Amino acid sequence: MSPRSDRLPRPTEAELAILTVLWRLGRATVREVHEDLAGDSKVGLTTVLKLMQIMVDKGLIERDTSVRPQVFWASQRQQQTQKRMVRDLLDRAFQGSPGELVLQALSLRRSSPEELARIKALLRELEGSDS
Amino acid sequence: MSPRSDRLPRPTEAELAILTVLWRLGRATVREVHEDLAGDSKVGLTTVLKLMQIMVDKGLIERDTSVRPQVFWASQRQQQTQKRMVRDLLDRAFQGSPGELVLQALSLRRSSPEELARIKALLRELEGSDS
DNA sequence: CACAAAAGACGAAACCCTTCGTAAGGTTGT
DNA sequence: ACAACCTTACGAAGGGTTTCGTCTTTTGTG
Repeated sequence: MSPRSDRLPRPTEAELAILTVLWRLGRATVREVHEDLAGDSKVGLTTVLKLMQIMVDKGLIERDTSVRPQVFWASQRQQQTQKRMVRDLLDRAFQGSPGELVLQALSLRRSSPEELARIKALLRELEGSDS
Repeated sequence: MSPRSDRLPRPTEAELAILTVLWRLGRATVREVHEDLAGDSKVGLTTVLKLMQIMVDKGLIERDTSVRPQVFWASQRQQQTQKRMVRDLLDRAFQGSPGELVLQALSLRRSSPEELARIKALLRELEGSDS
């Protein structure tokens, strides 16, 4: 019965857009996802539905078919999916060494002071645990 | 004649593998790229050639057809392409805020002390220039 | 209950990526 | 010059993603 959170596939671009909406809304119907998405794109309602049906098959999202309209939600937390995508990028484009990626990310856009503080804390932790 | 660094498309997975070889070798023939790639994959020589022909069309690489065999090289530096890919991931999966991406990357794999030092230096710079 | 409106399932088209087979063109050694 | 080999171009198959139209099922209302 458990939808097997083994190894979910990496979401495609359109799938990621839907997941982002679901992470924000928590639980939502197809119509709600479509309306939330409508600002950015002009995809039809049945397109979103079809995508979400595929995503259910892939295990990316889950749904409750006992209510109508059906309610969907992401099967993994945003952080989990983000971690997976960072790892993929790391392996494919940075040969596994995170340093350059971090530098690119930091210099690309301004981080909030809170984020900078968290990063510094993590750096201290990484150095402290070293050897 | 102008080098036209306009807006190169994001390289696909197979294309990125070829680019990685070219960044390491500098200039290379199809055969050299194929042999360098052979350790990882078992794609045929003509497959690599076809990919590289497509990449020339897309502007990802360039070639000198006056020599035989033809010589290819990447049209952008690795750092440029990496920056583009980080920005794409940032926009698509992190809603543009780099903090979480940095945290994920740092905690995913151990960075070398040199990299950590560079990151800390950049952090100090970012904080210093703040307001 | 009957009918209209909403929701859902599904097939198929259009597009891109990756792969390779095949054929044409070029080079080299004898 | 000729044969054998290397290089290059190209078409097309196979697979995945995204899109939508259409048909069926369910729900709500007089």
